[in-house]
Amino acid sequence: MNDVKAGPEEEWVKSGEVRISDLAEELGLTKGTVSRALNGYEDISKKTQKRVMEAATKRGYVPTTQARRLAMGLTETIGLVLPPMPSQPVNTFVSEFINSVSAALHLHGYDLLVHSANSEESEVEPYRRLVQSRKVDGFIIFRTHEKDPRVNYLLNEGFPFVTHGRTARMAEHDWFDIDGEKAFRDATSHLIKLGHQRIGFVGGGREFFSAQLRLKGFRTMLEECCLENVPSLEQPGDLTGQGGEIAAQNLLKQTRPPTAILCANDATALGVMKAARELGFNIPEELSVIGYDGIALGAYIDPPLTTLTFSIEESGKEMVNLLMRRLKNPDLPVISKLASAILKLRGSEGPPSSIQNKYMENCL
Amino acid sequence: MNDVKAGPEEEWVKSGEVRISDLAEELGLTKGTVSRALNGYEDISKKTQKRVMEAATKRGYVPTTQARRLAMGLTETIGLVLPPMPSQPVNTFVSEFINSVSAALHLHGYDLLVHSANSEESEVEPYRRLVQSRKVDGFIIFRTHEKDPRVNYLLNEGFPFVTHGRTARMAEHDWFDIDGEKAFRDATSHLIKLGHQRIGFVGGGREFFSAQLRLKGFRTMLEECCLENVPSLEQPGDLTGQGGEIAAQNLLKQTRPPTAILCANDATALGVMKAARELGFNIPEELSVIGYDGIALGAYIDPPLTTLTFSIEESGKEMVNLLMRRLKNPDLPVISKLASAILKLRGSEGPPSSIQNKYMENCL
DNA sequence: AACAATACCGAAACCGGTTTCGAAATGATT
DNA sequence: AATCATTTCGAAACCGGTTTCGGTATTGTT
Repeated sequence: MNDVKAGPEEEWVKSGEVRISDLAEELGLTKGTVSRALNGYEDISKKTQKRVMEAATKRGYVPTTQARRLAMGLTETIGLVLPPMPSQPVNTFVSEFINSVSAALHLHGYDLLVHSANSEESEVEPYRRLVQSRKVDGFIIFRTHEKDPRVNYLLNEGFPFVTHGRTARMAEHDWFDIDGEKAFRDATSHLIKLGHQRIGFVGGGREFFSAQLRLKGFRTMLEECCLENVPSLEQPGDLTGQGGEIAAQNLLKQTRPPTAILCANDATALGVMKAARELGFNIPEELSVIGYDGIALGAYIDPPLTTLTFSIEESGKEMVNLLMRRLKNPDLPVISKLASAILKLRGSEGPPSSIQNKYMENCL
Repeated sequence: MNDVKAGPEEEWVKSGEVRISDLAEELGLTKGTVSRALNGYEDISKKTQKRVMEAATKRGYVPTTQARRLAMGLTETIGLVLPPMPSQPVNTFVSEFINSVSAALHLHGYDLLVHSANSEESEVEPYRRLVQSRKVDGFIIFRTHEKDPRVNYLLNEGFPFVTHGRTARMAEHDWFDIDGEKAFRDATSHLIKLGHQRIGFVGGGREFFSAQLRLKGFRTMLEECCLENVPSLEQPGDLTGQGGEIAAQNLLKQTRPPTAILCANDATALGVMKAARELGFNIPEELSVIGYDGIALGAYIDPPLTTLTFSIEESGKEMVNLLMRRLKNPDLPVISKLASAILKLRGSEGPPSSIQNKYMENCL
C-alpha cells in the first residue's frame, strides 16, 4: 500500500533530482572537488571549475538545501511568530510587514519561517521550540511589550533577534522603532495650533510599549503648550474599533466633551468616528479625529481619516539589515534605529467651531 | 577576525546543545538505539526506552531538525508565495490566511515557509527555486488565475499543492474555493427583491478566475429574473479602491445610472462609495452598494458596508487538510471543497427610491 | 638534473540524525 | 541439556552536502 520504489531502470529524472555525487561520477571527480569547484575555492583549476559549472547548469544541479545547511551548521532561516490576532483585524500591517521582511531576507539568501502563536500557551513557547529544534538562526519580533518575555528568553539564550518596537531592555538588543512619541507630539501640536484646547486621547492597553510612548508624546506636548492634562480625557482602549467606540462614548458624553480626539491607532479612530456619528457630532466641524497606522482605506471613508503613517517596507528592510549584521558578527555592540511617522492630513481634523472656543483660555 | 572557536573545555552547554551521540554515550548505547527508543520502535525493551526518554527530557534533548529531515528525505515544510501586493492593500485576508494556515500546519508537524514574489521575474520563478532546492514538500497557492502558470508548472513537475480558488485545470489538482458565483447570485437576488431593476457591477480584471465567477453569478441571476443585461452597467475594475472610484463615475454619470452597484470586493466597494458621495448620491437611499470580502472595518464606515463574507480560518484549515492528505498519499484522486459566502447585511443597501422606480417594468 | 615550491585533486571525516541488518542474549520448548 | 524462536541491541550504511588534510603532478629554481 506504500509507495512502490522506482526500479533502477528509471531513465528520466525530474528537474532537481541530480545529486552532487551524480555530477562527480559523470565528471570523473570526487564529491569534494565538485563542491569546492562550485563554491569557488582557490585550489581548483579554472579549467575544471569551468567544466564543473557547465555540467552543473547543463544537468540542472541545485544543491539540496537541507544537506548543505546541516553540513554548514546553519539554517539560513529567520523565524517570525505571529502574535495572536484580534478577532477582527483591521490593519494590513502584518501582511505588508511579512512581505517586506521576506523580500529583504531573500536578498541575503535567508528564508522566512512564519509560525503562529497558540493563545493557550505561553508567549515564549513558540520561540523556545524553534530555538531548541534549531529551525532558525534568528528572530524578527514585533509588537513588543515593555517587559517582554520573548526578549528575556532570547537574551538569556544569547539567541540573535531584532525587535520592531522598544522594550525595557532595549539597551541590550538591536531594535527598530517608529518614534511614536514624536509622532504624537506632532499630532497634538497640530491640533493645538488649530485651536483645540480640550483634546481627548484614546490609547491602547498597557501591554504594548508603543502605546505608552504615544501617550507620553501626547502629554508632553500638552504640557509644553501649558494645557492642563485632564485625566478624564485620557481613555484606555484595546486598539480595536469597538474599544474606540466605548472610549468615544465616555469622552463625548461628558459635560465638556473634547473638541478633538487623538487615537492610538486607526482601528480605534474608526470606532471613535462611528460613535461620534451616532452621538450627533459632525467630523471635523464639531470633533477632530486623528489616528495612527496610515491604513489605506482611511482615505475612503467620510471624512477621510487623518493619520500618522510610516513606511512598513522600510521597517522590514531595516530590521533585516540589523539582524543580518548581528548574525555575521554576534559580538558587535547593539544598535538601533528610530524612524519617524509623518502626519498625513486627510480631512478628519480642523479648527474647533467658534462656540466650542468660548472656553478658550490660551496661556501664550 | 572570525569567530574564535570555543575551546574543548567548555563546561556549560546552552539548552538544545545536546546531541544524540551525547545521549548515547551517557547511556552506554549507540545512536541508533537511542533514536529508535525515542521514536518508539518495537524492538527496544520498554525498560531501556524509559531510560532513554527520561535521560532525554532530563538533558533537554531535542533532535536537530535539519539532520532528521535530511535523513528522512523530507522537509516537513510547506511553501506559500505571496503574490505581489497592491500598493495600498486594504483587506486583511493575507495575514489572517497565513495565520490560519500556519496554525493548521503546525498541528501536523509542518512549518510554513513564506516567500515573497519579485514582481520583476516570472510568477513561477519562486516556485521553481523552492522546488529545485528542495526546501518544501508542497505549496499553498492562492489568488488563482484561470490559466495559472504556477499550477501548470507544479502539475508538470508532479509536485504537491492545493489552491485557494479554481483554475482551468481544476480537475487535475486539489482545490478549495468559495462559491463566488452563488454568492453573487444571492447578492443580486437580494437587490432584485428589494426592487432594483438597474444593477451595476464592478468586477476585477480578467486575471483572477474568481472575479469571472462572480460576474457570472451576477449575470445568471439577472437572467433568471428576466432582467436585461446592460453592458454599460458592467464595469471592469482592478480590485482597488481607486478602480472602484473610476468605475463608479462611469456608472453614475450615465443618463440612467444604476440604483445599486455590486462590487467584486470590498476595496472596490469603498471606492464606489467615495465616488458616489462626491457625486451627491446618498447611500443607501439613492444607491445601494454591496461588496465582497467581509473586511472588518466595513462595519465602521457610514453607512456600514453590506458584504459577502466567509471564514478565512476555515479556508486555511481546509486547504491544509487537503494538502496533508495529498502528501500522505500522492496517488489519491483529486478532491475539492466548495464553501459558501454569506451575505452580511450591514446597511449599505436598501430599496430604490420611488422616483427611481418609475422606470420599473417587472417581468414577473 | 636534482630539489623545493606550488597547483590541483582525491580520500576521508564530518554535520546529526534514521534505518537496515545481523549477532548476541534471553526465553521457551522438548 | 540441546534446539529453536524471540527479544534486544550494536554496527554500519545512508541522507547530500562541506571541509580538512595529504599526496601527486607540475612548475620553478640553481
